[in-house]
Amino acid sequence: MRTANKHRKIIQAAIHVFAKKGFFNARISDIAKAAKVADGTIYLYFNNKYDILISLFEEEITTLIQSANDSLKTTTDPRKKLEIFALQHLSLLENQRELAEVLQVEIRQSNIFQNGYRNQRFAEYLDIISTIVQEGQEQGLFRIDVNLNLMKRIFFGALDESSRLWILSAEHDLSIVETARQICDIVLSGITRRVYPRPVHIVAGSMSMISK
Amino acid sequence: MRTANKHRKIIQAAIHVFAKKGFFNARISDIAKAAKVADGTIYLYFNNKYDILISLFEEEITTLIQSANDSLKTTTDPRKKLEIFALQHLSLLENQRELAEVLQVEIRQSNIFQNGYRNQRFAEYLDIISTIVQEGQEQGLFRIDVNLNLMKRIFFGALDESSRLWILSAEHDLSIVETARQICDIVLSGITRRVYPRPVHIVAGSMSMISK
Amino acid sequence: MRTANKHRKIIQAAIHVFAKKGFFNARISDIAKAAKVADGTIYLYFNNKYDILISLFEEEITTLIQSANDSLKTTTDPRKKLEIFALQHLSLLENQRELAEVLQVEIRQSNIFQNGYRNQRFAEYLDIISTIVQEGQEQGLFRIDVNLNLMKRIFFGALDESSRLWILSAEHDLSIVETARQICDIVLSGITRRVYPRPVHIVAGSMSMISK
Amino acid sequence: MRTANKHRKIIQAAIHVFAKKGFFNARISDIAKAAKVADGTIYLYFNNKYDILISLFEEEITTLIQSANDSLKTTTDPRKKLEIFALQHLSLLENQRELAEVLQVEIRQSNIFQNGYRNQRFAEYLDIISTIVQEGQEQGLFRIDVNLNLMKRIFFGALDESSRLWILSAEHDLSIVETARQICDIVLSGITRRVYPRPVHIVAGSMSMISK
DNA sequence: TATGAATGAGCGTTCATTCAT
DNA sequence: GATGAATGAACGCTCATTCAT
Repeated sequence: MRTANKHRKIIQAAIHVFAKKGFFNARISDIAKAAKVADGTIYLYFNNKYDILISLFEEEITTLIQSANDSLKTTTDPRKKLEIFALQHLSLLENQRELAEVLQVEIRQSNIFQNGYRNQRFAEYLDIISTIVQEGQEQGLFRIDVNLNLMKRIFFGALDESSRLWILSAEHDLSIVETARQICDIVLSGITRRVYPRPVHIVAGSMSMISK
Repeated sequence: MRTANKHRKIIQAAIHVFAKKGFFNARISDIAKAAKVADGTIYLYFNNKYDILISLFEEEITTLIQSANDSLKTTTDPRKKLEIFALQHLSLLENQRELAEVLQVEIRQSNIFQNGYRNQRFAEYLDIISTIVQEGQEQGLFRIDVNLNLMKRIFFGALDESSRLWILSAEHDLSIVETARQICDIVLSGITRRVYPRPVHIVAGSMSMISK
Repeated sequence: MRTANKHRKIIQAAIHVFAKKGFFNARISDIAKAAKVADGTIYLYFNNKYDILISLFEEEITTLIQSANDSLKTTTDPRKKLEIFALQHLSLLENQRELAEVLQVEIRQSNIFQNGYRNQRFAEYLDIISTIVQEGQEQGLFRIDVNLNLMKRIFFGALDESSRLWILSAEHDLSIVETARQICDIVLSGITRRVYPRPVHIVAGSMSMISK
Repeated sequence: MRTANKHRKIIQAAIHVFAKKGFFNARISDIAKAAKVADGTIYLYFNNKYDILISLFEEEITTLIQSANDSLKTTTDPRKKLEIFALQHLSLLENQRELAEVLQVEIRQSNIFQNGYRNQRFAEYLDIISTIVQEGQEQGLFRIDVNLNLMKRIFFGALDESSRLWILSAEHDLSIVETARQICDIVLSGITRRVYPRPVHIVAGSMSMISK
């Protein structure tokens, strides 16, 4: 058929152009040229420029959600799951760098919200984290005094901001795997130095600073 | 004096307008109107629209850095310092909501980097975190197997993403203070449930929050 | 046959669409959809959009001319003929409302002339009027001091502008028949040759025939 | 002042361009160039292209109404008034040819109505005619069995269509004055109240149609 | 300094027309 | 012949920036 995967080609081109120039600086003709398509053709597949951004987001994040859910089936250990999730999230930086940049920077601009678009898919993505944490709580592995909504933000924020570091650094002193590992390590066990090596029986100390 | 006032008025107006419409959707005339100044007057104080954004960022973040450094002088405890930093950062949401939105969303767009601007001030702001963590390490309070560059990103990312949650939520189930406390708690001690209660003689008070 | 049918279908669709949206606001795809034909198919029967308008006009006005000429054969009285012509012209409003609108509004735009099209058929249509008037003059019924070219315009203009009234009015206080009658009444009274000089001294009374 | 009469200049330029190319074929840049103004300047004075057309119409027709009302004050004879009106209307062809063309062709396209614009000013202009006729009726000069709404259309239609003849003809066998005179002659003869019944022996048959 | 009218480059979008199937 | 996906020139409109006052 003629249509082939024009829709896909345009999305891919848009990822490329948005990553390079940003949504507002990107011109439709840039995307058209990158997709090897006429300007007008884009409007056969999308309503307007903004619709490209939304569609791009919806489709890619849906893929990520699916992919994450698949990977998470390989284990029942919530701690392991968090690591898998972190690793997959950061791996996007290596495998689909431009998509990672677009998702991180463009999609989460206020503009995407300002235009009345409710970011349902992104919420679903974040909920993968809270679901894992909840499982950990139910299995008695995680503290239950942590707000789940906050927790997913903390974990995702750590991943996201670390991505930014990775993107901005020309050479990376930490690999994706090591970055994921450290993030999980910290979130799971914190950065406070234990006085005694953690035994089977954990004994922590000096929480004074976080109490009033 | 007149000059300084007008410069300030324009920055304030820009914060208001950028927060409401976003940088790209904001018009110079919007800012001029909000600043009660003629369009042309803006160009007596700024080179171009983009320069307003940069100046806004430079000045506001400088204030934040100064303010943070001042507050941090009140203690030498790195754990306390992290808490102070977190609290100040999140407090922006209540005290200068629009500035918080602009800094979070607009400033960190890739565009600001794409245009060749090196975000030195933001790096300084993040370095406050790593400096604190380093102090903690030197004092033997924090683990030393944590990459400082990564650590500052993790902490900032957690704060930043939590801010987003706060901004997007109409009603807040967690206060600024409680949010800051939980973030610090997690980063400092992790979310893993301890098998045995931590030694009471260390910090009794803090246990209430993490035990059942 | 198939061909002729499709040509006709497209013309009919064009009448419908042009009447509704106007020539310039009408899209080829609108016409194609109304004709239940593919966009490209239209170009098998017409050279371009403008050609549809011209063809539409040529064909419809030819039909009108033919139809008028047929009807006019039923009498030799020029006064009766004018009445027949007027009635047929206005009847279009009831029988083919959309065609009437297109002919009135679109066809007579200057654009149709600006594009170099010489409106021969329309001239023929108008000439039916002048021919009738000429006959009336030759039969000694009509004044001969009236310019024929002007006369046909006056009569047609009266009909045409009355059509506009009829089209714009939601409810019609005058029927088609009554409208035609009044127009003919006025124009005929105006051009009818008087046997006797008109009375210089106006005296009221004896208006039985023209008053209610 | 800087603004000067830019509004006026643009209207004048629009009259020129619309007359030459038609509304739809006219480009904003054409008008801007003709007005010796930048494209964007037009949007300081008008909301959009269509608004230029409407404004043009409103202003010009208002002037015509004013001008007509002024001229009509010079006499109380309704017959004379009709002549004055006709003469002024047709004189536009000589004095402001392009305006005449625009008013005739562009303004009265259905599009101007289709867009929800109610042509109040044009109605006022037409009402000048019906007011005159009504005066004639009240003075016993004109027949009273003529629908006023129809009458104004007949008279205006005759003028309007005659204008078209005049515009289309390269050389004019009838002057403006003579055209106005003949139109008035015919219409006046048609609507003038007769003192004596018309001679029956001339054309009895024709009366059936105009008498009850 | 301050103004705000004027500028004009730039771009999103439309749609008549083409042409491979 | 018929289709309708694809094309790309064209244009209305915006808005950052300038500059005469």
